[in-house]
Amino acid sequence: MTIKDIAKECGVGVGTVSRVLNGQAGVSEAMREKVQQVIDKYDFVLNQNAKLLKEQERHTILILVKGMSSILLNSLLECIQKRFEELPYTADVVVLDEYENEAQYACRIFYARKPIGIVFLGGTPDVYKDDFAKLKVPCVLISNQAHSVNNSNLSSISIDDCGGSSFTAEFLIKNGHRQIGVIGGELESSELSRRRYQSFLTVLESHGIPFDFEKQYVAAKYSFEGGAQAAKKLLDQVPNISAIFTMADVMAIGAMRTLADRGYSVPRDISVTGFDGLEISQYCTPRLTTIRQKTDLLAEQGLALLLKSITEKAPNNHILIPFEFIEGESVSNVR
Amino acid sequence: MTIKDIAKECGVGVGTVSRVLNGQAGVSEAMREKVQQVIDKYDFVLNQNAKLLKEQERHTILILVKGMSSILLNSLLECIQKRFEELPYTADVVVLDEYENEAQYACRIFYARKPIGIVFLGGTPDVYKDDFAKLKVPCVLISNQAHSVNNSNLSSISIDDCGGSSFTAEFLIKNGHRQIGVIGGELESSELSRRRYQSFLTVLESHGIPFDFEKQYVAAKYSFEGGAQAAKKLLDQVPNISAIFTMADVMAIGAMRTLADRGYSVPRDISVTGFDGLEISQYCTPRLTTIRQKTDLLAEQGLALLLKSITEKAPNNHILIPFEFIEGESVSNVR
DNA sequence: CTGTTAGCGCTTTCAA
DNA sequence: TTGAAAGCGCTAACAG
Repeated sequence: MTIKDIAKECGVGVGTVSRVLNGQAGVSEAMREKVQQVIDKYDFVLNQNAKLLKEQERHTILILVKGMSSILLNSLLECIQKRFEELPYTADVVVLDEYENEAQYACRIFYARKPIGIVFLGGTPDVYKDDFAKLKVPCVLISNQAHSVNNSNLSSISIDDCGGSSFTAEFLIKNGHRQIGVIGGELESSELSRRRYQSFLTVLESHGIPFDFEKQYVAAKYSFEGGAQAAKKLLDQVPNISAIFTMADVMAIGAMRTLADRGYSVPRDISVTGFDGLEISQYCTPRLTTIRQKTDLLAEQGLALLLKSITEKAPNNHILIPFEFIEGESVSNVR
Repeated sequence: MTIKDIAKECGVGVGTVSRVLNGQAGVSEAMREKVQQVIDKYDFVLNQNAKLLKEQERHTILILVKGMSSILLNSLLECIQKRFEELPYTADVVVLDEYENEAQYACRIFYARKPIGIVFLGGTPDVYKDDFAKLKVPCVLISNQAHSVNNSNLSSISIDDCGGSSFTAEFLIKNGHRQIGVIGGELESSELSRRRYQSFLTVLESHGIPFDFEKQYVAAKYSFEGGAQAAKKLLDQVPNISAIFTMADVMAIGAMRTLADRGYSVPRDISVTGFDGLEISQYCTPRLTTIRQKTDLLAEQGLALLLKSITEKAPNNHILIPFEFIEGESVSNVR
C-alpha cells in the first residue's frame, strides 16, 4: 500500500494525497475529505524512508544514551521523551554500551541519518575530546560539562558539581565530621569526578582538615557494587572515619550495604552522603542525605538549548543548573 | 556526499562502489582496494534512508519499551541491545509512555517502517487484546504472557508467575506467617496481578489460612510510592499482619519505607517479600527475599523466539522461564 | 569484473 | 485547485 494506491482509489494524483497527508494547503475541502476517507479506511501511513529520503531527513533528533544502567539517565530519557510529544521533531533513541566512544558513533551516524541535532545523555567529553570536537551538527550534552571541548556546535548542561560537593562538605563539617572518606570515580579519566573531588577538598582545607588521598579516597565504578567494594577498602584503610562522601547515590547505597554487613549503623556509627537524588534515595533506609539533580530541568533546558541552536542558530552555551540539597537521615551530628 | 561522488572520484560506476560498501562479491581485489581508499578518505557512510527504501527495509527489528521507569525493563533492554551486536539486524528502540496503547502503536509504525519483527518490552496484552490480535509481523512479548491473545504472530516469554507466588507463599507459611497482607496491581485490569494473586491465594487455602480480600489485599502502582502508600493502607486495615507479600521489588522497598516510618523493624516485626530480583533488592537493608526474574534468559530466549519466527517461520510459542528464589533477610521465622 | 539503469515511495516544482 | 513528472541516494538486474 503506497500513496499511489490511495491516489488511484480516489481517482486523484499522488500530489493531492501527499498534500492531504501532510496537512498542507492547496486542496479543496471536498477533495480533502474524500481522500482522508480512503486514508482512514486503510489506516494508511506514509513510508518514513521514502519521506525522509526525499526531505533529506531534517526532522530527526538523535538521542544517544550512554549505558542504560544508570538510573539517572533513565529518568532523564523519560523527561526528554515526554517533551518530544509537543515538538515537530522525531526522536531517535540509540543506546550505546558504556565503554563505547559516543562521539565517534555520533559522527558516523550523522552521515548515515543526517539528524538535525544530537542529544547526548551521559557521555564523557574529557575522554573523547577529539571526537567531540568533530561534531558538525548542533549537539547538547546533558548531565556533564563540555567546557573543555572546543566545539562551537556543542552545548552542555549539567548540575553545579562544585557547589553540590562544597555544600556537602560544609554540611558534614558543620555536623562535626573530620575524618571523612571519599568514594568517587577514577580521577585520571573523569573530569567530573575531579571537579567534585577538588571542591570537596578545598572546603576541607579551608577548615584546616587534613586529607590523605592515598588512604581516604577510593575510586570505584558508579554502581551499587562499586560503592560496596570501595567501602570495604575504605574501612580497611581508615577504620576511624565518621563519614563517607560518595559521588553517586548508587555508590552510597552500595556503601551502606557494606557498612551494614560489617555491623555499622548508619548514621549512628558512620554517616553517608550521596549525589544525584534518585528516587530510590528517599526510599532506602535510612533516607540518603544527597544532592539532587533536577532531571526535569536538565532535560527541559538541555533540549531548549539544542532547539535554539537549531532554529535560531544560537551559539553554543554551557549551563550549570543549581543543585538541591536533600537532607535525609544518613548523616548524624557528632559534635 | 553520495555514492555517486565516490564513484566519480574513483572513476568507476556506482554499482561497484555499492558492492564494495556492502562487502559483496564480484569486485576485483585491486578495484576494491582503490574504492575503499576513497571511502575511507571521506569517512563515507551510506544514506540509510535510501538504502532501506530500496531494500524495503527488512533489517529493522523494532523494540517497543513500555515506560522507561521500570528498572526491570531497563536491564532487559540492556541485555537485548547487547545481543544485537552479533545480529544482522538493526534495533530501533522506541519508548512509549506507560499509558499508551503499545499494540496500536506497533500496528501504525509497522506500516511506516516495515520492521521485520517487533519486540515488546513490557506490555499488557490483556488490556489491548484486540490490537495485539492485529499484529502482522512476528512479535514477541518479553516479561508478560500473551496466551490470551489469539494471534499466531505473537510469541511471549515470561517468568513463571504462579510458581514464584506459590513458592513465596509456602515459604512465608513455613516460617509461621498466617496473617499476610498482599500488595499487588489492580486485579481487574492486570492479568499478571491476577495470576500472582490466585497462586498465592491457592496456597493459603490449601493450608487452611483465611484471607479477607477486602482488607488484606491492597492494589497499587508498580512503584516505590505505590508500595509505600499501599503499606499505609494495609497497616491501617490489618494492624496485626506479620508479613507482606508484594508483587514487585519496588513495591516492597516502598512498603519497607513505610514500615520504618511507622516504627516497625523488618523483618523482626513484619516480614516483607518482593518480586523481580532487581539488583537494588540485594543492596537495600535488609536484603529482600524475592523472586528473581532472569533477565538475561528472558532477553536471550525471547529474542531467539522472534528470530526463529522470522527466519524459520516457526509457529508462535509461549514460554515460561523458571523463577529463582532469593532468600534475603527480610523474612523472619515467627513459629 | 564492471558500468548502466530502472525503480523503491515520497515531496515538490511546474503546468494546466 | 489539481495532476504530471523530476528526482532524493541507493540496490540489483542486466548488459557488456
